[in-house]
Amino acid sequence: MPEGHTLRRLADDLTAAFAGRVVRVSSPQGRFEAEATQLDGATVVGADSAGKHLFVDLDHERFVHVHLGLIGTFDVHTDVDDVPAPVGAVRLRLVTGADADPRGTAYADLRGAILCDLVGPARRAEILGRLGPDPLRNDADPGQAWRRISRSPRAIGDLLMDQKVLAGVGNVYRAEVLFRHRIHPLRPGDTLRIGQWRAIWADLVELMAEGVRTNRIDTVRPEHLPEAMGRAPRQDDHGGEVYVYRRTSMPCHVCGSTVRTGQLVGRNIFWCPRCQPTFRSRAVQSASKHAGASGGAQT
DNA sequence: CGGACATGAGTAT
DNA sequence: TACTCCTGTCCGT
Repeated sequence: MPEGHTLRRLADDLTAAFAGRVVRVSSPQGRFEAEATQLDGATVVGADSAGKHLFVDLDHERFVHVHLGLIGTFDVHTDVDDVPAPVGAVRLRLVTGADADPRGTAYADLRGAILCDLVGPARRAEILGRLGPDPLRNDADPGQAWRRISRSPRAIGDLLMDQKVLAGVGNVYRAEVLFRHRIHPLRPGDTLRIGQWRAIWADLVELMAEGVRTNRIDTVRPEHLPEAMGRAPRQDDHGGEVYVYRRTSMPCHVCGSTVRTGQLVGRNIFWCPRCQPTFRSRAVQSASKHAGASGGAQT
């Protein structure tokens, strides 16, 4: 679940359900017990996200800083008839509804998060300060990311997932945006052209905003959708239609080549060898051009 | 039932 | 580069 769109959606949902309301705060699992006791009865101001970080804003400038990590979930239930007993390892539970608010009773359960801390404004600012621009935020400056990418010999696939370079992109958006722009994940950042970066950024802004709306990741262009191509819709786990993410050994929706996988800095990468040809140095490229080699497919 | 694995990231070596 | 943490799901025995 958790890439930047998940956290933004969560912040919006939490704000809609809890803003301006008094909350009962508890930690059924116990790990957040002391802080929960302290916060119980506070009024929620709202919630906000930056990259993959979430902040629940409570009165007196107190923030619950949440990072879901790889496996965390934060389920928000609104307008329920009753609040069920917590099941499993619920680290943080927020409950509201003991008031005359037309929004009714609501609760939210946090489980599996890698981080759940009570912090103040200084710590919050420090966390935000470490993050690169977030395509979901209007105040983001993509030029800041470009300055780092254009000077780095590291693979673009690595740079896109570095939260100091760019905040909010995870493994799915990385794989998909590189496919959509026909760029091999191992291509060095300092070989990209600024036009390519601008296109990637603009695409992420759109794709991730769509992800917030639908609460899932869909990256396949209309002409390559199952209905348009007469193929079966994606049946597995994660819902959204994608080009290469976790489609190892399956045929590329665009060219039919076999989707490949590999490892990059400990994470899985996926690409189409024909649509995203292996990067070659400018010298080699121009040499083969002069030699009359047909560009493109390199497998 | 055990183990591998997952849309993440900090810390140690 | 490896290990660590967090939880749920799926797969093989």
